[in-house]
Amino acid sequence: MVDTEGDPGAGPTRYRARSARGQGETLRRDLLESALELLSETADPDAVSIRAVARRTGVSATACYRHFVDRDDLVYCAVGLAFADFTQRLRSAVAATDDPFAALEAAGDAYHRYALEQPGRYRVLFSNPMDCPEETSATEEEAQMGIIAFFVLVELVQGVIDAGATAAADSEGRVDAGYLAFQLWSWIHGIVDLNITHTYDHWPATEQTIHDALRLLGLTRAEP
Amino acid sequence: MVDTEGDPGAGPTRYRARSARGQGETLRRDLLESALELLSETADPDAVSIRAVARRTGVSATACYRHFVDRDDLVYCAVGLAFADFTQRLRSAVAATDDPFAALEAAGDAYHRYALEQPGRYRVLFSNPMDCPEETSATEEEAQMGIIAFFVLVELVQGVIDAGATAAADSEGRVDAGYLAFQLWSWIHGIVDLNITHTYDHWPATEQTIHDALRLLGLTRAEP
DNA sequence: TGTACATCAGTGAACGCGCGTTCACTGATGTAC
DNA sequence: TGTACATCAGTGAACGCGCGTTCACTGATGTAC
Repeated sequence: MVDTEGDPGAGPTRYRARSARGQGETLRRDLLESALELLSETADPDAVSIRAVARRTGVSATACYRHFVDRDDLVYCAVGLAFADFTQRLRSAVAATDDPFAALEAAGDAYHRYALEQPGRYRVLFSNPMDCPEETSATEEEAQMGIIAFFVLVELVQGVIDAGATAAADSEGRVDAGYLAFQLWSWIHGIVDLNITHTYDHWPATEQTIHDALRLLGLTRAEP
Repeated sequence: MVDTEGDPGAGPTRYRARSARGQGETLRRDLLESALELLSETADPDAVSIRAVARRTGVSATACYRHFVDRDDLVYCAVGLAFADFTQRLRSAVAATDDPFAALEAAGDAYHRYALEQPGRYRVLFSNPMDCPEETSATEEEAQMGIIAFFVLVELVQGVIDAGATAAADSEGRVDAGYLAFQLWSWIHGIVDLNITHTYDHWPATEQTIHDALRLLGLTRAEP
């Protein structure tokens, strides 16, 4: 029987050779990859079924239970993988420069490019986050990825403050990196989330809105 | 049989008397009300089934087809109702004052209170918006609610600019109400969305973050 | 070198579930004559 | 005033679907003797 794309009840969309003895873990990786594809398409963890993942991988649904405790675990691990990939991208963007201002700018840039290039994945990470299942094969670190990424942002903000940025004070006159990082994250998240969910021809360019966000928060290099 | 809360396969959660002849429309209202409750609980239009709505209303699933073309139509109309309610709240908040600065502040206040008091509904409106079904019994106006609410915001922003606000310029030096409205909406949406989706003990208070957003965008009354 | 056996990497059928939708129907109530 | 009939507001059973999960199994491959 031929692969009937578009008929979800039909056979597998890939045919997968059985792993050699001792190579069982490669199926785990393949399943996570398929799950990531489905997450990108649906943008919703609830919409990814274990059967669909297995189908796409070219394997029976039963096979998933060799590597994951249940459906929630499989999907949760896939989300964790997406998070690791996202964090990695941000780290690379930041690592490319020594200048704190350029680093923060690069992080903002990498953030919005990831969101707009892979909207489904972005939404799964930040807009439709999945609760941690009671039983999971994910590591503690994978489960904490979100808050870790936030602390990286706090450090970047602290970096530009230390480098002499005239950062915006809160309404009580304090300049606080944590507070500024939350405000910056909120703003950028809002911008990309609205762009993804509400298509509208007249939204301003994302690059500009994010640059202005940094500027109005006083996190760009002060101009003379 | 008694109402077995928590067993979704069981009987209705309400018992509903048959409407009198000519009063068929009351079922439509009742169904939409149940759908709204379910939307509030799930925060996800995809998760609301026609059978669950019927069950909660105390009616057979078949009865829904008297008033809606299909499941999507029912849920879409319920979302439209939530939007109308939201817009109404904002309008009341704004109508309470003549001062443009106070009006904008009141709108921001009503916005975040709605979002945090009814997070499920908020997410259905702004974070998980539903595509318009091909066939629907919703009116054109109901379908356009989102963009209408945005134009109201643009007017409010224009109001404070006209009243002499030292509004923030974009990176090309222009002061534009549409641009500022988008930035303000993005920011506030980001703040409330992160608060809803990422529970974390150390987020700053929403009132303060939103007030600062207005202040940094130059949309509050300039202080001497 | 041969062979029995354990292990590994899966498969296929079956279960009960809730779902959206269709179909033929029922019983109360208003209305025409 | 009585009665036949149309209409209205629903019901209940049935359909096929995809789902998560369990169960007993299969067939290839490495290993102990």
